[in-house]
Amino acid sequence: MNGKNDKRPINFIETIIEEDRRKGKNDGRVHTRFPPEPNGYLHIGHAKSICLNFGLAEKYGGLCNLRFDDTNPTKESVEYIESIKHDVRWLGFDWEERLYYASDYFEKMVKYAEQLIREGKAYVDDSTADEIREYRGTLTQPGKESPWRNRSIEENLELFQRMKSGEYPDGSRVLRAKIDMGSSNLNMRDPVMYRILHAAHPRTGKKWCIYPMYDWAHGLEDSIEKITHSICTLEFEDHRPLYDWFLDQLRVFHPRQIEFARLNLTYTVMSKRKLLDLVQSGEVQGWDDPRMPTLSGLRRRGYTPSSIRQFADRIGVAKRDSTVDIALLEYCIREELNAQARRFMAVLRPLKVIITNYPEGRVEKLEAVNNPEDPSAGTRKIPFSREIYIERDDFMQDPPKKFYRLAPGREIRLRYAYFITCEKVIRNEAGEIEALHCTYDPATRGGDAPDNRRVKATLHWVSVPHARNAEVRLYDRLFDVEYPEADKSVSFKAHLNRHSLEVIDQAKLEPALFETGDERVQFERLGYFIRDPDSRPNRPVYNRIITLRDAWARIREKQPPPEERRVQTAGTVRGDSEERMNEITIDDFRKIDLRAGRVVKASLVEGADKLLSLQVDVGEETPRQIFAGIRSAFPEPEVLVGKMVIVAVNLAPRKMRFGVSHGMILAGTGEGRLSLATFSGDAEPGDSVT
RNA sequence: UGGGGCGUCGUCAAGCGGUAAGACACAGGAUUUUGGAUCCUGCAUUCGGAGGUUCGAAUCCUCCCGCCCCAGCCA
Repeated sequence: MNGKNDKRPINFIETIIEEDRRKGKNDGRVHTRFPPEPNGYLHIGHAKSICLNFGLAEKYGGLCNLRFDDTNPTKESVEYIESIKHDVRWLGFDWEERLYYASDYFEKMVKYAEQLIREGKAYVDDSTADEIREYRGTLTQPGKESPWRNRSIEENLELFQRMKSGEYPDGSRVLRAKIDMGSSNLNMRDPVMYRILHAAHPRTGKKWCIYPMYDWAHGLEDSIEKITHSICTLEFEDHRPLYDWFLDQLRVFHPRQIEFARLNLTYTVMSKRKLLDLVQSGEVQGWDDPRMPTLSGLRRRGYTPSSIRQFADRIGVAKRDSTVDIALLEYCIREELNAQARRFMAVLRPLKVIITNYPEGRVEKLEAVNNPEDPSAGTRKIPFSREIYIERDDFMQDPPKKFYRLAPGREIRLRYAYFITCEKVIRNEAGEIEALHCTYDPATRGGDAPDNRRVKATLHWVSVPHARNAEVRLYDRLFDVEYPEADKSVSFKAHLNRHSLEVIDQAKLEPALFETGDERVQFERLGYFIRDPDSRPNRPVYNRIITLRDAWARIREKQPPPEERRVQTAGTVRGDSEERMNEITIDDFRKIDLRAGRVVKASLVEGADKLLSLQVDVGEETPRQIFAGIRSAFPEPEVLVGKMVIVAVNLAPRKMRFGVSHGMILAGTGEGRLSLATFSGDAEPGDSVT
């Protein structure tokens, strides 16, 4: 796609292709295909395959077909066919006139099957599915030959003919290849070629009642299309001997199957089954929910095709199982949007600021740069007035050391406008901050101080009378652990990030946003956003594609402000600095809310030698997820299930590599061993412990 | 205890007998009217482990260990 990949080190598939070409195989021709089964929506894992197949064809001056592997009518539909075509096209690939369907070859496949029967290499088996399974043997024991294996060629031909013409019910007979029931490769133990399925096919309707199995069909499809390199995922490696066997027996054009590792991404799941589960259980709002790793989801989220291609290019292709850090995907879209997206100002959680020395009724139009990365994007005018909104997060009454935004008495810059100083905090009866009274320095118009004095922060803002309301949907990662599927004893859904969507319904936008045709924009200091199709003329809806990198957020996490300061207890995972430990006062300690909790689930955390993952019932709706560094004391965590423990419940949730820990278990060390603080008696989960 | 595949930085990933690329992440600094961007700097004396061959091994050999896949009339 981006033609620059010929300089970079090549992957093992390109090595194979180049070797084949050197030897003059297929006259140097390269012809690949992307062969989806139309039984679901495409996701970013498919994008890897699409980019690989189409990319290889392009790199070597070859072709890539789009072929639907529609051999199982019970699971497939035209809806999926259409969505897949749309997604491939959207990704930026063109199959030209080469759109094929396995079902187009059904007639030919039957002819080939009859050829095998005539050569004594296939037979009709009357066994039931259960019998076939039984006779197949196990991983360690060879299979047994079916009693129907040695029928005459004539009888097989006759029976197959009748299977095809619909004389038999579903499941009553199959056509099998006669290979080797003793093979150590299960796929070679007389694999099924055809099964009877009286089902209407999305394309061939009721024409057929027998349908070919993958192993039988796929190689033929590739062969018929004269595919040179048939690229698939690792789990088909075991099938390659069978792929080769069929094509060898038939003496037809023989493509080369090459397997690569499928894509896994942190903080998400990729299997069709699990994605379907999320959709059907209503955890997300559909296949195109912006949190889904589906291409339709990523599209709605605001990812560009080129950013996904860029991602596919960067992750590489190899044979080892791997899970790519989703931060790389995020990096790819930021990189592109940083260069291209125009900047605008929007305030998500407005806090009103009244500039007391600014004349009432006056409005100025201040000039703003549209994209500092791209001078050709030009400038625009932004209205400024006596009352403006700033972000609530940009003000703190009692700021911690590293917070250098607005605070009482402090001066900051309003981007492209003026320096203002906070003079007074206005609170309502409930004591909540309602507005800020500030004064501005007229000499700083545009944002530069003539005396060169400096401010530490520049804030974005929107003029109150000019602000336009909008709905903004803040999306975040779908799961709050890197590997939602790691712990097989817990449903992956237990790790859903409950904050993956936050809807802001009264965000304040600068008016220029209504004049731009740009789909994707940057809201300064917040992130990149895209207009959602749910938008109505007076009610725009924006989706957050991705936040900007946020250095402050990282500082804040490491050094929580005083009011949120957490207390450390035994059982901490890594323990924070001594400095912090020493900061705890008796008052701090009193603030810890200790509750009785019952362990309902306990398991090891893969990849951590000290941690246990616990689900603890503390009397709330759902048990809490708590990670505790007590594995050394409980190498078999199951023994903890049912035990009562003491939990600090009002600690700020702590993000850890494996997930978020909502609380801490009291434990102690002594004599070199660690033990849990527990108790007997009749406390119920949730009871206070003193 | 059958067969197939894979083990190189936190995560991807080059490397194919001549002495460990790159990217993301992370950390530090410069710069900055986005705590953004940009720019520097750092980040595997070591390639799952142990032996062996060799002047020389991540690369070759042997043994061991770990992970993934396979017992659909799914793909």
